[in-house]
Amino acid sequence: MKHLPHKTIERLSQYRRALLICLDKGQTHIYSHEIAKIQHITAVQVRRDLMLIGYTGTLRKGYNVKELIELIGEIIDSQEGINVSIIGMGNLGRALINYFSGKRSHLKIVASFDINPDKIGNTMSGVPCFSTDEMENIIREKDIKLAIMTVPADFASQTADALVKAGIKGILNYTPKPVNVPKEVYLEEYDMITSLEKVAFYVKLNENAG
Amino acid sequence: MKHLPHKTIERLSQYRRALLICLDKGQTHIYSHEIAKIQHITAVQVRRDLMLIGYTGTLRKGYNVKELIELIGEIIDSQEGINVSIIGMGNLGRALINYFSGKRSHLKIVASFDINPDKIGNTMSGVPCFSTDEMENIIREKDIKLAIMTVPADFASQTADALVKAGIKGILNYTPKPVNVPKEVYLEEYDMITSLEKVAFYVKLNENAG
DNA sequence: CTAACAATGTGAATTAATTAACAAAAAACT
DNA sequence: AGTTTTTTGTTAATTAATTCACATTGTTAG
Repeated sequence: MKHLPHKTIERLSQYRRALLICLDKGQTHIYSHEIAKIQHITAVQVRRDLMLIGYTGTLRKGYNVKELIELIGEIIDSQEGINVSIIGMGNLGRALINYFSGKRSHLKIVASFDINPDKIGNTMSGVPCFSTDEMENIIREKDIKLAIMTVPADFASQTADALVKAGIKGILNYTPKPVNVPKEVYLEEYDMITSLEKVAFYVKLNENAG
Repeated sequence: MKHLPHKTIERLSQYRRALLICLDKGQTHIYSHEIAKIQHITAVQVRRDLMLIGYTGTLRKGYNVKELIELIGEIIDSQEGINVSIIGMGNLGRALINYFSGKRSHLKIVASFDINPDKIGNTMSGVPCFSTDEMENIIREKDIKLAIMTVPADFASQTADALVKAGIKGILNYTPKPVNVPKEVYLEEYDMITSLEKVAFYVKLNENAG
C-alpha cells in the first residue's frame, strides 16, 4: 500500500461512517454492492478501494464490518487523537461543533475562537471559545494541529497567516476566499457557492437535454 | 464546446468569483498565471479551461475581466434566475442564507423550511421560513428548482423523498447521510467530516514523511 | 529594425481514476 | 457428486484530468 489515491481516502472515510451505522444495527458482514449502494458508487470501486488497503473479505459472506472499520481507522486515523480548532463562531462554526459533538472520532474539537466579546468565554457542546488574540498561544498550549476556518471572507487571509504562524499543520477553509499557506501546511478549501452553482449548471443541462 | 469536464465547471464558478473581486478593484485585465495563483492551480490549467469555453485573451495583456465574467455567466447560469430553497434552519441553514444574501447571483434563495414552530413564520435576510408540511405546495407555487438539505441526518432520507415528490430538480445534500433520488434529479453530496478526516490523513502523512 | 521577452493556445504525453472482464472459490441447489 | 450461483480479487482497458512542450505573436528594449 504505497500511495492511496486521494479519492480513495475520501471514500474510506465515508465507508467507515456507513459501516458504523451497520455495526450499530448489529450487522456483522456486508457485501461490496451494499456499501456501493449506500455511497452511490459501483461495487467494483468499493472492492478496488479495499484491495488497495489490503483488506480481504470472505467469499460469499462479504466483509467483516468490525474488522473493516478498524482497518480503516488504522489507515486514516493517527495513533494519538488529533486536536482541532474552529476559527469563527458564526453559524457555520456552530454548525460544525454540533455536527462533531458526540461523534466517536480521533478528531477532537478542543477550542474555538472568535473576536466577538459576547462569544468569548462561552462553551458550546463542551468546546470553549477564546479570543482570536489568544489564538497562537492556545494552539501551542493545547497542541492543536488542525483548524477549520469559518470566519467572514474578509478575515480569511489574515486568519490563515495567524494559523500558520501558530504552527498549525492542516487547514480546512470554508471561507469563499482561497488563502495561501506554505506547502508544509496541508490546505483543503471548500466553497458552498461553487457546489450550488454546479448543481444549477447540471440541472440546466438536464433540462436542455430533455 | 460539447462536454465541459466536471472539474472545469467547478473552476469556472471559482474563476468568476475571483474575477468579480478584481472587477470591483477596477482591474480590467488579468493573466492566466494571476488567476492560477489565486486558485492554487497552474496557469496551463486556467488557459485550458478558458480554451474549452472558447474564450480567447489578448496576447500580452491577458484576459478581459468583464468579458470573461460575462462569458462564464452565459455558460453556467440559466437565462432566467433559479429559485432555491433551504431545508432545515439550523446553524448550517442559517449560515448558508447569510452567505448568499447580498451576493449578485442568478440563484435566489426564496424559501426555507423547518419543523420548529419558533422558526416558522420568521424571515431571515429576506428569506421566509415555512413549515416542512407546506414544502411540496410552496416548492411548486414558487417554482423552486433547487434544494439545499441541512436537516439532521435522521431526516435526510425522508426529506429527499419529499423534495423529489415536490418536483425538485437538483439537491445539494449537506447531511452526513447519503440519500437516494431518481436519476433525473441531480444530486451533489458533501460531507464535512470526510473533508476534515482527509486533512487529518494528509497531515499525518506529512509528519511521517518529514 | 531586430532580438529578446512574455504571454496565449493547443497537440501530445502523462498521470489519475474508473470501469470492464473474468478467474477463483465458497455455498447452495439438484 | 456435480452444477449453478454469487461474490471476491485483480489485470487490463478505458476514460477523465492534468501537465508538458512548444509554436505563435504582440510588445518592449536596444
